[in-house]
Amino acid sequence: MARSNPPANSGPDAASSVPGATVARLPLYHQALVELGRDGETTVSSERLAELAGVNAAKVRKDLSYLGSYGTRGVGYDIDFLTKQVSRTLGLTADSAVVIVGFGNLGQALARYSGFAERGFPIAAIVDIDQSKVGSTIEDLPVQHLDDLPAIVAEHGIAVGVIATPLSAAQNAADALVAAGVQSILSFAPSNLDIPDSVPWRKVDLATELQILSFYQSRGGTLSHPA
Amino acid sequence: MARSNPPANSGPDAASSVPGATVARLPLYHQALVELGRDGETTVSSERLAELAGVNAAKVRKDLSYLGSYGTRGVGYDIDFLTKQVSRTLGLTADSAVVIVGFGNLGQALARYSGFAERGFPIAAIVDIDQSKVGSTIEDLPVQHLDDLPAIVAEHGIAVGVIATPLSAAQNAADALVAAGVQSILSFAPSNLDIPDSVPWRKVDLATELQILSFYQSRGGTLSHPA
DNA sequence: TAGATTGTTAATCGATTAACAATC
DNA sequence: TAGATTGTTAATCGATTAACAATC
Repeated sequence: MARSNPPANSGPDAASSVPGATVARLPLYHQALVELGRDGETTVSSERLAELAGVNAAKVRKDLSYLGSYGTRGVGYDIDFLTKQVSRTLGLTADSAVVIVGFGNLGQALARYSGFAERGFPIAAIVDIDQSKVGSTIEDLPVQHLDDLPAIVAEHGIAVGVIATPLSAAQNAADALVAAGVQSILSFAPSNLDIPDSVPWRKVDLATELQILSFYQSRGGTLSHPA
Repeated sequence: MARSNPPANSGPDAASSVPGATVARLPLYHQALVELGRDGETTVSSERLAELAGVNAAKVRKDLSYLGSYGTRGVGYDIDFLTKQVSRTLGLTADSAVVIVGFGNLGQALARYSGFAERGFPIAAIVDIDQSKVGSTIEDLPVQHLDDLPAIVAEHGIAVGVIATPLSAAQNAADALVAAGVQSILSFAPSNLDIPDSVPWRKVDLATELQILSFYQSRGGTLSHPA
């Protein structure tokens, strides 16, 4: 654990193990740092960063310590430098193209949503299994057929697949994305998926979020912001 | 901790403390149970439920034990009965009306998305602060003004506010929702919000999900499905 | 009875936090 | 030097899991 100033491992970092809970918070810090940078700030303390991220200061320091020793005692963290380190740790060094699978309600909604592109995840393609939907366009993007996924992924260098199909089609979509060679998958279907260990994936279920809130709401709201 | 068979507390349950990690998984079990019910199954083992939810069987039994002693040794869990218990614990006994704040890209997307209503959270109203947007309709719903929120919430008995504004307007939206009397808040803005402890809230940031995936992707994908 | 499966225990593991020495 | 703030330690807390007695 001995770590001197910046000697050997200031480069791509002594990678390996960042705890899962820390990884999940790095995007929070990243977001706060970007905002501070926009505001013209140059340094930030763990105290301030914690306030912006909605966590406690000890946690911020502990989390950041997994990336390296990038603060200055008595001063704080250099915002530009730390932003770069967090970006690098998260692998956000370049944009990652996204393909949306499923041109139903949710797929169309996501296609119109500009939030992905704004944060470095441009939507490069949309596919559906339904021939009657293929050929229509949305936001200048043509809807293509699921069968063409391997070619589409290769052509655009697509890294991420987003599953926006009905529940019944989600596993098939996952299989197609894996076969086409995407490197990770985000699913909006409320079911578990069978995906090889080599492809990290996550699930976002909007109704689940509301159901969790429902629990805390029904208990008089003693606990705020249950993470 | 002593809990005998079903004597005193089989009713609204010895409420109090269900661990946060368990609460976050109850919607997973709920979803799996609903699907099993649709398939005509009548009982399920912790093993099978675990498989469907993507967790391990010991965790399922431990989680369910916080709700009460609702299984039968040697047999498993009655699906109908357990579904009701999980619903009751989550406070899903009746539909909860939702208001969407922000009629931009994301707000319109959510308004078109039917997934909320299908899971018991019908969208009852949409508001925006921009007068030029007020009066348009989407999916038969009129866009109303943010200033009318208190009346709208009261009239429709709205329980949940969904923040779909730009980052810069999110805190103002939160303040308005709290003042209007919603009971919980789901925010899509990638920032921390200052909300009283009496109103539970959660944040869903789609780009954050992709950034977390980016980390695991860049590490060779050793870890699958990082929760 | 034999087989199956729960509910609970206890060990382990990982995450959180306060505190403080190091050091700018 | 005095004040501020990091990086790390160590204690605590909560979550996970295997194992198994209880019991259908």
